[in-house]
Amino acid sequence: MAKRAAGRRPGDSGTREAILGAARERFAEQGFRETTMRSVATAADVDPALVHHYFGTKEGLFASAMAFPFNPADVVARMLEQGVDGLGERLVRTLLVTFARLGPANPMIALLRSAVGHPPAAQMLREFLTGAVLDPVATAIEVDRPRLRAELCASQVVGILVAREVVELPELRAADTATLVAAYGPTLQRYLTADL
Amino acid sequence: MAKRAAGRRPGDSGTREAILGAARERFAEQGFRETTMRSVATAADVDPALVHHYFGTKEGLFASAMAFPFNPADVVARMLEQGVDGLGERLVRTLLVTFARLGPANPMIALLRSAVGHPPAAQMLREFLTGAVLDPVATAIEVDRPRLRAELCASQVVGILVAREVVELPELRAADTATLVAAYGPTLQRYLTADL
DNA sequence: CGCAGAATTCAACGGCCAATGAGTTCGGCT
DNA sequence: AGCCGAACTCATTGGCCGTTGAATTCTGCG
Repeated sequence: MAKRAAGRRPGDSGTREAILGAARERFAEQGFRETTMRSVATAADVDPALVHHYFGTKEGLFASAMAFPFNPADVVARMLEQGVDGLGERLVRTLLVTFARLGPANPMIALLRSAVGHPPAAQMLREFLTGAVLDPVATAIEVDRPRLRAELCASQVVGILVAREVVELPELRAADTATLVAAYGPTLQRYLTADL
Repeated sequence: MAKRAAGRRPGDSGTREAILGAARERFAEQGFRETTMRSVATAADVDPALVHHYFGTKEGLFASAMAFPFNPADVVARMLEQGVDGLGERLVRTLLVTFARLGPANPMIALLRSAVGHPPAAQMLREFLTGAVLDPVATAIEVDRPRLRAELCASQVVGILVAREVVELPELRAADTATLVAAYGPTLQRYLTADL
């Protein structure tokens, strides 16, 4: 275990981003409370004190790590532009594609895992869901009880995530995108537009 | 804070059950890792060492606390006896009724919350789901891909729990049983018996 | 070149936790 | 009545964690 000398490194170290990436992965794997500053530091190959130097507190690190590499509201808006026909399918497909793109450093999973047993994270998740997804969807569909419909969709979407990532149900993990879209798309479409 | 004297209490104390009840509530509220032996002991109005006296380790306490006050396999079996017609509705209704009956000391919520960031609990949850619910359901419905269908149902059921208990979506929490059964019943029925 | 400040490490503090072991009081069996 | 074991508490230990402050080395600007 070669200890490194103290002091600044030469060149562009990109350490800050390395820490953020490591933090996102740890939070996504274990949630807020289980993730230790020390484990993030180790994963980023850095001293724990440096994490504090950059982000102040663990809460600060979490807040910084939860930023998406894209704007989720835009993604939702683009889906809504195409009208309400086939919206259910588009929602599922977008979700799955986005997940594949994010890989192991997935803020949504991190938020979801952290929300359990850490109320501030639960509130962040609720606010993200409400502001970026539920509100736009609820105003876009022109039917009765729009908010309840949006939350029904959210419950199925969250269920997909938890079933695959937390409970790790095998056939759901193994299923390909087409199968999942065919299964879940009509469910969401029904929640959005059918009679309840 | 009146310190109690050491030594055995007179009469039937029922302390063991008090500890188990307190543990179930704490685990259901905060999950395994966030729950401390000390908080359980405090909630049961008892010294922390007594919890160890009864259950050995925290894992032991958790295992004991996760026992249901009824046999879930029986409940599932009774639902399956009535055939596959309306099975989706019966599943949702049973789930909701069972939840209302269990109140704040709910092993399913405890298991779900603990599964995040504590792999042994995740495995317990997976084994419970598989053995007590998914396997019986998958063998009872006589269709193609029974296992995938069962897991699709599980994903929606888990989604209901997480959306209401963890994310706390307001309209889902406020909705009455009839509304939820009308919304979710057909979804589950479709997962179980319709073409995919 | 000189210097302010950023990047980085080290060592340490106080806090909380699970677990342990020894000691105290009581119930129940003989 | 006597005693063994169960119920119960107290004090302590060792470990991990978040956070802090000082020390060291490098960069970039004037």
